[in-house]
Order: sequence, then structure tokens, then C-alpha cells
Amino acid sequence: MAKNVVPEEARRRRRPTRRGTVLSEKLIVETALRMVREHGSAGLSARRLGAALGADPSTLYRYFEGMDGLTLAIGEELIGRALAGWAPTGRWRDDLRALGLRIHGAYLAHPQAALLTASRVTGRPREIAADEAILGILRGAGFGDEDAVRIYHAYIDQSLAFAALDAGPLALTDKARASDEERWESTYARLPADDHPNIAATARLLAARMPHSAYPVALEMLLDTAERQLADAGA
Amino acid sequence: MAKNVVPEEARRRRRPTRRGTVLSEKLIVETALRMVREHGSAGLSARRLGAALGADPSTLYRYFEGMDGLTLAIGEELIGRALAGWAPTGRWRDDLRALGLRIHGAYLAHPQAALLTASRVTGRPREIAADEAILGILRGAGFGDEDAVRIYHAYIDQSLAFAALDAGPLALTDKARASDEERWESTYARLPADDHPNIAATARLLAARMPHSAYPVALEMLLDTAERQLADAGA
DNA sequence: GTCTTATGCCAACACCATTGACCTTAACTC
DNA sequence: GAGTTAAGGTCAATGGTGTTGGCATAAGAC
Repeated sequence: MAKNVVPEEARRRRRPTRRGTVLSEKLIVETALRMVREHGSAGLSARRLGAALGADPSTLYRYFEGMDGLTLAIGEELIGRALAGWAPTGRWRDDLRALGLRIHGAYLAHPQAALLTASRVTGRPREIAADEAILGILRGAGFGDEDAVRIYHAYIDQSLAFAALDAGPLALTDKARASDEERWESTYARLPADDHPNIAATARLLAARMPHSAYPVALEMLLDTAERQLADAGA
Repeated sequence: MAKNVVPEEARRRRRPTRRGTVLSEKLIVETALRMVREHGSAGLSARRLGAALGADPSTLYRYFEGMDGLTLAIGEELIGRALAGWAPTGRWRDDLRALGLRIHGAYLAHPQAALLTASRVTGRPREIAADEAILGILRGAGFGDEDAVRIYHAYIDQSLAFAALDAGPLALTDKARASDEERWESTYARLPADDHPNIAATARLLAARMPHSAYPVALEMLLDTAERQLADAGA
């Protein structure tokens, strides 16, 4: 039976699988992440992950409560990777920009996990550490508590929101993604100027820009406004 | 065979199914939306949709190119609902705010569908109409093409991104959502001030603000920056 | 060496999307 | 009205998925 998942720290016996690998939560999560990146949008399945590990699919249920539990564990890992090695410089705007791009990037490196994870409040240690760091940057920069919380909220949600949005296409099959991108050329660029003067006038610019993430621009706009508010309050 | 999907307007024969219902693209999309709302996004399957319509699952492939095509059609429907009855006032900032809140709201009315469709480019008429309208507002306000496209991109993606993010919790069961929200009180508010001084100092403000969408704030910040850029360019 | 049981494996179940072949009948032609 | 065509239904089958109950065996305790 697969009901009882033993927590990692309580595991004592490590019986190798038929093909000789010795499993662990860490190994499984890492293998899953590698599969998601390499096989890309084809995605993660218990069967394939089992095959990659040299283990029967059902063995995974000894480590996680279903595929959902596995994805949550992956999410934890992503936050950790975003924060790993990061250190504040003391320049609040630079720090927020760097942190935002790190979070966004870490999620996008693993789109399927990002889609499932981005909107959940886990309350786990690494997420809390990130929140504490962001609030610290804002309050250290001189924002009042009220402003700091308001900006923090917009900042973190915007980062996660764009991560989820941008992960969407990456999580699709190659075919579906290609047809989405191509649509900017095939459909939009060919609209008659009479009916759609504004799209027609900017078609070239749209095709060039739309396949890329708007997150950097949106982030910069948010930081702009924050900086302006700080200056106004200080004046 | 299911290869040839006949476009809706070219359909002529309407043979009723075995159980007597007469199918149409519209009926299928509406039924799918209802199912998604009632049973969650995981509850939408070709088999179940077929059953709900009183038709064989394979019949759907006469109307859509697989479930993916159906998903795109649902997204198109949501955009249409956002635009229905909207009319520009001529004040660009008010118009963009109103439109953004409408789109955000229309998606949130169907959280599960929002999760599925927010990141997809459909290239269908109503989506194109929305894009044309937004670009028109920006260019009409006096933004150059380059700026208009940049702001348009950040604006539409921000709206959809927040729609998807905010839809996440709504798509959960009541119990899971409640426990997510409660975490701001139960976990964050109780962190010792020594380890997490910034969270501790703002715990009350966080608990009050985090359960609500940051989209209005983020939108306003984006509009702020756009307005300032317009003023700078005009000066 | 013996016992316990954690942990891996196997087989099976119920679901899923999708497709090719078939058949019914609506709609068009004369 | 009779005849023809093919749209648009149905059926059956394929190969995928997550998940579970039962079983076997080796790791570790004594």
C-alpha cells in the first residue's frame, strides 16, 4: 500500500531499486526538475519519472502524497534556488530589481511547477525568508510601514503573477506554443488597416515584442512609481 | 474521422444527437464554462462534456481541434464578456483603468477557466477587438508607436497575469482557500520579532492586505508611470 | 540466526484524449 | 417525390495517465 508516506528524516532503510539506484526525496525532486527542463513541455509523469529513476512508478508514492505533493516539493525547491546566493547591496531599487528577476527566472526555469505553485501561500521557511527580505529592503529604504506593505504586496504578487503567466506558454506542447507565437505574425500582421488601424500601424513592433516577457518593463514601472512616492514623502 | 473542423459559420446541417440536443459551438462553450465552474478545471474532460451535452465525446472533435482548441474558445468567450457593453470615454487613463478592471473581473468570474486560458493567445475576433481598443486608447492619448506597444504589452499581460494569479485561490476548495488565507494570521503573525523583525512590525497590515488582490494597486502604478512618460515626452 | 517491517515491485483499475471506420439522415438537385 | 452527397453523428480501439492493494525481500534490530 502507498498510504503511509514516511518523512524524509525518519527514513532509515535505503533499499536500492532493481536497477541499483538508491532513492531519496532529494534525488526524486532533482530528477523531476531535470526532466521538466529537458523533456520540456512534454511534462512530468509518474511513469516517466519512475523510468528515469530506474524505479517503479508506484514507488514514488512512498515518498510523496501523489503527484500533487511532488509538485509542492518542487515549488519549495524553486524558492530556495531563487534566493540561493543572493545578497543585498544596500541600494534598495537594485536589490528589488535583482530579487524580482531571480524569482521570475527561477520559476520560469520550471514552467509546470510554476503554474501549480505560483499562487499558493506555502508559509514554508524559504518563502518567509523572501518576504522578510523584501519588507526589510523597503523599510530600510525609508518607506513607512503602510507604504512598504502596499508596495511589497504589489511587488511580490506581480512577480509571481508574471511568472505564472510567462510559464503558461512554456508549459504547452511545442506545437501549441509555436502556433501561439506564430499567430502574432500570421493573424495580427495581416489584419486590414481599415478595420484595425492601430494594430496595423504597430504590427511590426507587436510581433517583435509580444513573444517576450513584459515582466522587466512592468517591474521597472512599479519601481519608478515607488521611487517617486519615496521622493514625494521625503520632500 | 475528426480531422476536418468545420467553421461555425459554414455549418448547415444540424443533426440532433442521440439524446436529442442540437449542438453548436456556442452551446458547447457555454456548457463547458458551466461545468468548469461547478466541478473545477480538473472536472472538464471530453467524456464528461460529451455526457453533459448528451453526445459522444468524439463529436467534440467536429467542432474543436482537441481540448486545446476548446480551451482557446473558452478564453475568447471570457474576453467577449469583458468587452460587452464597454464604451470609451475619451479620457485615456480612465478608459484603461476601467478596461483593466473589467478584464480582471471577467476572468475571476470563472477562476478555473482563467487558469486554463489566461496565458493563451487566441487570435480570435474578440481578443483582437480588445487589443485594437487598447492600442487605440494609447495612440489616441499621444503615445508614440514604440511607447504604445511597450505599455500595451505590460498592461495586457499584467491584467491577465493578475487574473490568473488571483484565480488560483478561488479555484481551490473552500477549505484549502481558507487555510491559505488563515496562514497570514496563524503563521506570519506569530513569527518571533528577533528572527523576522520586518514581518513582525507589519503583521497587522499584512493580514489585512494580503487576502485582497494587488491588481488595482499595480495597475495604478503602471498608469502612473505611463502618464509621467507622456508628460515628459510632451514637455 | 531470526524476526519485523520498510520499501521496492507487479498487476490491475478507472480514467483520459484522440482517431479511423462506419452509419444516418439532412439538405440539395432534378 | 426520388436520388445523391457528405456533414455530422456513433462505436470501438489505442496508448497514455495517476493511483492502489497485495506481495516479496532485504535491511536493520536483537
